[in-house]
Amino acid sequence: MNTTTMGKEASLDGLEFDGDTVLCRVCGDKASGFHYGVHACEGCKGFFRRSIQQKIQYRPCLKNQQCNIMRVNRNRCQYCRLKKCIAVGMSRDGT
Amino acid sequence: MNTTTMGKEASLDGLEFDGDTVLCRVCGDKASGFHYGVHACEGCKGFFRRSIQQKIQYRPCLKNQQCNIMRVNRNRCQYCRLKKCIAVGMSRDGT
DNA sequence: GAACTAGGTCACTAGGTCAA
DNA sequence: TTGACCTAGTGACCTAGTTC
Repeated sequence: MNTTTMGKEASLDGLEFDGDTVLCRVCGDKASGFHYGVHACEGCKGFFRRSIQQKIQYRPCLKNQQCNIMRVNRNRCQYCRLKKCIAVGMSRDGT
Repeated sequence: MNTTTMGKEASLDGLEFDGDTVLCRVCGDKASGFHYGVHACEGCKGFFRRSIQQKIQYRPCLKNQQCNIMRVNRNRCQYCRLKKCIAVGMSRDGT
């Protein structure tokens, strides 16, 4: 998963700290805690919960299914957001 | 099923040891001791204690009341968890 | 004294709520 | 549909009491 995310300022993928704030592994927003197995923000927590509760099937990504999920655009593509949630390890059993 | 636990690691039902660790008879997690009459983990111990203290009536299982209780999903169905606690022999006076 | 467990504590999170 | 906020339930840890 978190393959060296090229320089940047530390990429959300590999990092979970920004100073002393824990960041959401999905979108990089401030994490509100450890949810479903990963540090996540309220938004991604709720999004993932809804996704598994209702077994939602999101409309496929219109681009290349590789949308870069960030706080500001996380609601742009549900398909890729859920994909990212799973990729970073979110699961019902908080594995 | 019972009987020969065929290879596997020996079904939680009949076994209490996994190597040299005693396992919780309810969920298979690591037991923290002998509680209410059976080897149980801190989680199931606390769950059972609360259940008998407050005489809680859990909402009936939405499935077939035969949920397979395991460490990762033990919080999924309280009804079946308590059922399992009783089934394996937990009781207030640690009979 | 050591070894043990019933019951208490409380930081933490899953899931619910509902205004936006 | 989202996500900030809320609450009830969970479980790791602690303490008091019991037994050897």
